Amino acid sequence: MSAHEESTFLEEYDPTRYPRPSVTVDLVILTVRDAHLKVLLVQRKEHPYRHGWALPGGFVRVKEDPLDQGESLLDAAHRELAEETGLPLGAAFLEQLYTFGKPGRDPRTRVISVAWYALIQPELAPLVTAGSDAAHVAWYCVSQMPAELAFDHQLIVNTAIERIRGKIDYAPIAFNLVPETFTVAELRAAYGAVKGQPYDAGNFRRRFLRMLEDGLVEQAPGLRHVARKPSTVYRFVTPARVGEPG
Amino acid sequence: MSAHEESTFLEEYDPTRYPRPSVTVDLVILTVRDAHLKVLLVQRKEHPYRHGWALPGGFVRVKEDPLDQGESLLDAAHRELAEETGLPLGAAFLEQLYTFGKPGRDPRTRVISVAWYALIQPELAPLVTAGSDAAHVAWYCVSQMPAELAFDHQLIVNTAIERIRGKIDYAPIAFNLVPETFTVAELRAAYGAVKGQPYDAGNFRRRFLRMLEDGLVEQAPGLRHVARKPSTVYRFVTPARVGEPG
DNA sequence: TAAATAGTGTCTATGAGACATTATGTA
DNA sequence: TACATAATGTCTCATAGACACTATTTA
Repeated sequence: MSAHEESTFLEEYDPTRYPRPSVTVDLVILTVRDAHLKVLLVQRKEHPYRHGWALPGGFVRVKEDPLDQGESLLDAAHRELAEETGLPLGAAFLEQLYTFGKPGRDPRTRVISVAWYALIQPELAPLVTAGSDAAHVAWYCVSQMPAELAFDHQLIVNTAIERIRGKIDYAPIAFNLVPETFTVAELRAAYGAVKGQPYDAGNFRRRFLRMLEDGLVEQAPGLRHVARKPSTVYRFVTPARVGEPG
Repeated sequence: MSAHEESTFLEEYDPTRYPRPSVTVDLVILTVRDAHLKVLLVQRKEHPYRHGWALPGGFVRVKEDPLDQGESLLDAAHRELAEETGLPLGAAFLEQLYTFGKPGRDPRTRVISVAWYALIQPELAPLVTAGSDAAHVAWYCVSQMPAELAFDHQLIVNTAIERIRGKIDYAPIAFNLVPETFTVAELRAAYGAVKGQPYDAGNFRRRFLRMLEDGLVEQAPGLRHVARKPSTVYRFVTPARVGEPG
């Protein structure tokens, strides 16, 4: 049987007769506090990796009914995000990251995980723990995480950090890591937290002024009084993008 | 039952008791010929979308045995690539694109597709058809594809094109779209094919000289005699990267 | 020798990085 | 008034884009 005949052969058969993997969504939920990038971890209550720290996540809800095949991957990610954080649906920037499916990554059965990352505004971050009192959840500095995360979750976190570090320079994702209204210094701190090193104040302001000219941000009423001299506050104009290709 | 209790509840149960989706890999196999970006499509022989054009792909091979859970997603993509093109394993640049899982995208059952894109050197592209004589396969210009592709494959193709258009400016992926040794003009044509518009010859050469200085490319022996004046040929130094995060 | 492409050079605009300087409101 | 931070300005360097120009080999 040639290679091609074999692939055709597979298609002719009812796929339900072949073993299927479990599919989960795992979430790398990030925020910025005190100029540090933090990730939300949950402590597992069951084996495997009992008491170990892991990313929040869960199974994608699938149905056999051809007319209702269950929830989409994006819906599953949104649902898990709401369930694990207690935050309302759509409160965060959410984007698909990568799909991890190495055999053996879950010792129980074959599990393929569609990983997503979410960016949470620092105002909302403190509310997270309250929403899920039953389990241990905690914000960890990405540079001070537990030595070993469950499954391949350390790899997933690293992949997420790599992604946003690359993306922050050309996409307006940092606005999901500052309050609704923010100062230039606050936005600069968010950029620095993501990059892992501070930005020059002067150069960053120049870059910010271009955003102003481009209509990406606008001045907001009032002033922020944290330093000796109060600073202008701004807000993001374009709504946070949440979605999938197409 | 709170939202969080529910997600814990799910984890406590044997996941095999819940419906699982089928998982496939779909491939956007691209090459450049005559300064045009081409995608490999296969004509389906079975319903649904019988006789319709689709991306090559197939089911990920999963096993129940905890000690052998089947092939990885990357392996599945490599295997499908070899099966559908007849090319040897590892002959192409292969990278994960995005995972598509909208309910209803396959009318038969819930199918989640991990999409990959592959870049094939133009030397190898003509060999592809020969390897799979049983089915119709064809290279289509991405701007002249059949009006309707099967499933959501048009969306997948568009996502792939968008990805490489963005990536070609900062990652050395174009070397997978030219022959082993190439002229500056050939590389420029590959860039132009991906971008959908030609690059300025002078500016591109300057950019190319930086690649030379950086040691990314080196001169190769011989000359290419296609024009009146023969041109220097070069080759890529760093081997093509094929892999996954971690 | 003419044609066609290889290859070089120039001018300008833009943005990043490093760093100095001024301005301002509050303790 | 002193101080800390806001806000502005300056210099240099790297790169992109547009485009003019020269060089070389073969038909």
